[in-house]
Amino acid sequence: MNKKKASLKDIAQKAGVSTALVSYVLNGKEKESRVGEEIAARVRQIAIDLNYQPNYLAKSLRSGRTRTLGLIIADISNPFFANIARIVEDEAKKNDYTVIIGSSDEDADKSWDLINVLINRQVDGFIIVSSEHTEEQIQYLKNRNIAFVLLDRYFPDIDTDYVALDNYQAAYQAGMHLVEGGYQHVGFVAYRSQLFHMRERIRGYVDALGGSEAGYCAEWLTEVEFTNVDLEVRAGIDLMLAAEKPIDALIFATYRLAISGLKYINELGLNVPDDLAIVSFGQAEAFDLYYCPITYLQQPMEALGKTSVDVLINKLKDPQQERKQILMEANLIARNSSKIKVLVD
Amino acid sequence: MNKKKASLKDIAQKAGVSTALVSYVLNGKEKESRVGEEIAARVRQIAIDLNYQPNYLAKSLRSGRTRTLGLIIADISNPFFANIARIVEDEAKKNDYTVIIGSSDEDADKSWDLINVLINRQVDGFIIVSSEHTEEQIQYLKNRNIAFVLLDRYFPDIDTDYVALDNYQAAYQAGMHLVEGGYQHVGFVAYRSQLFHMRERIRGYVDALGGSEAGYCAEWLTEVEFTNVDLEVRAGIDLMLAAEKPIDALIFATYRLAISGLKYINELGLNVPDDLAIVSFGQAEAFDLYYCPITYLQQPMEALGKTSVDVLINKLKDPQQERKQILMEANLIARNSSKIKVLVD
DNA sequence: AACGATTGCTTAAACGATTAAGCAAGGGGC
DNA sequence: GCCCCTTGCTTAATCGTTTAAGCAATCGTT
Repeated sequence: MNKKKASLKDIAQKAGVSTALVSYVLNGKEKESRVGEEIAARVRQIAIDLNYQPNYLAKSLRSGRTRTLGLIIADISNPFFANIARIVEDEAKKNDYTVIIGSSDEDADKSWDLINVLINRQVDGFIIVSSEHTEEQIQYLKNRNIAFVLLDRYFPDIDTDYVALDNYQAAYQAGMHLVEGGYQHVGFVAYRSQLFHMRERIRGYVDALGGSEAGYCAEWLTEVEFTNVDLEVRAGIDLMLAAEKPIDALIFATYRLAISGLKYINELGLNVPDDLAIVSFGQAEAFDLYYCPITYLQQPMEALGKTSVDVLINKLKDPQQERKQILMEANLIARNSSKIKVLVD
Repeated sequence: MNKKKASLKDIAQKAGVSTALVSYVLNGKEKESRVGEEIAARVRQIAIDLNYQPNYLAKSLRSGRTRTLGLIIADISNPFFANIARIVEDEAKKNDYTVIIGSSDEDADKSWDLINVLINRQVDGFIIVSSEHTEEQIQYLKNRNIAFVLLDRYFPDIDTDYVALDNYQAAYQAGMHLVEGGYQHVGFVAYRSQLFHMRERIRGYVDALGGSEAGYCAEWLTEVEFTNVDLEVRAGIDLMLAAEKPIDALIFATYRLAISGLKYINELGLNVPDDLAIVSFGQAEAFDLYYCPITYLQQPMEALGKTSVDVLINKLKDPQQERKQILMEANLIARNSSKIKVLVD
């Protein structure tokens, strides 16, 4: 009981050979290194007997590679990120990589901390869901030649690998779906953020309404702070309902916003979709459970997660890889919350 | 651009001293090691200039400690575990530890794999939410003298540290709440599992109904497989509704079961709580959003997560620590889904 | 003036692996 | 019999740190 871990040295001693030979055998380099068959067999057996497990620290120190990836997300307790994390974990494991996850809380400082901690832990590369104002960090990684791929969000002005959603088309699709369903006054709740994916969602929504000249009205757009979601969502919904042309439909730009908004809509006693139709980005059990199932933009989570890992690992294998900039399409799942409007004449 | 990382050696060379001295200075051991003030200042400045970041691999290899904890949970994409993971991550970071999370899918083999991978990665200790049939793994960790603490679930027959819920009292409380609310035929949906926490929940429920002699009826208990939740939950609910004494209230033993069950209850067109009152373990946004807010047993997530980290870290500091076996109480949050039954005479 | 104590630094081993280079013995060809 | 090639192994450096031990030089005491 309580045996210390066996090292190469222990095996070497027991077999009466050098550690080098043991290393060759256990790494399957017996052929190249001309190790005798008998001694190789003996070494292998002793390794099994001693339950030898290589020390990754030593391996990594020597090789300069840890087979570890850093995954930086906003918050692991958010279902969207938790799902992504799970997919990334699984895909990484398939390739013999381990993942270390860090939550940035959409905070640039925390994100810096995480990046530094993970660099010190010698991760081989990063998968990053960028927060606002982290352009500098991305540039730093580029300059230091550290491998990374941006996931779900990217900066159009910085040339990087990324795997993300085509947010413009997704939002456009959501808007058109409501417009075609007969809704005239479609609101949109977004985060107040300069992040490109958020701007794209807003742009897609505005374009779907035909722009300012046609159907879009500035009062219908609410932008809320990350740090004060519940209160600002309430205020925004109040405003949009009290607008000159009150909204009859509402799109939420993220899952969190939708949860917050739907709670308030329940409180107000509004009926979905008769009083207010709803479409949301993201998917979640909560949407299925709602009395009126929520129409949502299904994101290709599996593909996003897997692809980001694959892109990163390929880059680690061959740093000269050409840039991979991948956009995926969201899939609108239409349900009762946005059913075709019955016109009351 | 693309500077290689600076090592102690680089600093030493630039300062014209030995690496040992640099190490002393940067670790604040100048006093004990009698390093001159001037040279210390110079070394520190050079470290800053070169943006020196210590290599954790080397540190860890030398010290035998990685300041990394392994967290094994069933599934990071399950909100309960995602929440726990976030709390553990934060508490670990406060203590300068990094966490590596692994999902076992309630599968003993995957759990073994994770434990081995993490041991090879030299984690200092484990926080484990045990799956069924993993007693052997726990015993293995004990025998190898590897630090760990069980979280949320534990084995009464194995003497270990643990931090968990008092599941008996929680389930008893849920049962009594419904009984006192006038519900006579209370059903219970649990996992078919020998895991102690699940048996305790069932025991608490049965006792609340007064046991078999009094109010409890065996037809009201449904146990479903981890691997086939949706189908078996449906079948179970069908049976409980078709029983000789059909249920008028239902307790779900976990969040996942509740989500699955509520979907079906919606499909059946049953009204909560008039046709069927509901109480569930766990908390989730979905419960708030339901047309009739769901009564739930609020688990002290924050305390569970933090305490488990603290117990583990204390054990790492002083392996002779006495056993910590901590049970916490759940808090029943009563809402409309279990409101006092209006008797129809 | 001689001795021990203190100060300020260096040397070198160690953690556990990988791997280029080297060495000795045996075999084959001429 | 000599040379070279192959076979089968070892030696030793290396990755970046920590830390016990050692070594000069200076200081204070008597």
